[in-house]
Amino acid sequence: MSPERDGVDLDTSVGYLLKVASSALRAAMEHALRPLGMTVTHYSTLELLAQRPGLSGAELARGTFVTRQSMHVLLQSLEELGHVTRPQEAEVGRTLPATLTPLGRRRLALASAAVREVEQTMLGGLTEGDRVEALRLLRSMADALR
Amino acid sequence: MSPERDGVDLDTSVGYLLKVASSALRAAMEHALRPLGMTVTHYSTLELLAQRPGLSGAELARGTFVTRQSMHVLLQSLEELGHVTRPQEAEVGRTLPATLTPLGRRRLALASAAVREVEQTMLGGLTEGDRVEALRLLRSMADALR
DNA sequence: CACTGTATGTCAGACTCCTGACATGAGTCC
DNA sequence: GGACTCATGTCAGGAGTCTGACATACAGTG
Repeated sequence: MSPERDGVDLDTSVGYLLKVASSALRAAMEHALRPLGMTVTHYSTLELLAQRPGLSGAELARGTFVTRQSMHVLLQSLEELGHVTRPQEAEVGRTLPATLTPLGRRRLALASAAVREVEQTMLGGLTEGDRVEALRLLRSMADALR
Repeated sequence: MSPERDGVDLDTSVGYLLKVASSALRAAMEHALRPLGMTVTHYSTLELLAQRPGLSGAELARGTFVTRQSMHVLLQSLEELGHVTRPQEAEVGRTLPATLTPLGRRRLALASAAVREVEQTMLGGLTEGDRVEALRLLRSMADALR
């Protein structure tokens, strides 16, 4: 049954299951956001911007786990869509603080509801205690990797 | 402190922390595998193939969460590197079972050790009970999303 | 047997995201 | 004040992955 080789057993590897769960979540989010005409990357940026208004492109990039070059083009499309606005020039330094437009806020509200529903589905088999425990464990893992 | 808007609170969102932990793990794996000249995708394929020898390209694709088109080109490069072999033509149907070569097995052994070290680091702050609990919670989440 | 459905391997094009590079602005140390 | 370091925004090019499409092979159904 169990493999004799000195490798990683997929079924008992936290790392692999982390990948499995994360991939399943992303796929479910894509499926839920598609009818709204929004991608996961767009949603992630808008959500982060809603919680931390005025974030710069580089800061948004770090928060959504993409490079600042990718966030650069992402913000351009979000500005074209009228979801986000940025000042023409920086007041101090080079940082251009981004903020949600009213339209962006409305679109985000719809997307956020859809994503919340996905998350509820994901947590369906867990108790409230499990949920708290999951937060603790995931935080510990992320912190341990710096 | 806590945002008034009816959105998702990032710090208490299991979904967001799942993404955080997963991204941190992938970055750590990339960093650990780079000195060995191996990418995370290559490693994942080899590891899966070691546990389930004879898997077809389509099956490998599903197990590593890429499309079978991507796995197709991936297998081509792994064959060029001499890590993997596939028969010229299928015995039955169209499936071409892939297997590790001795070289592929040796390269995987090194990579597997490096990745195991990363996973140990990730689990550094957790007890053995925590580890078992993490497996249960992650499995539940993945299953709930189908 | 023919027909339908499903799964595979493969090719082509498009898209996303990344790596590399450059210029600019702010802070630090001498 | 000048040199160094760091962070940011931006542009160009490339590597990896995806979507779309096609041909083929098997299983099930009438």
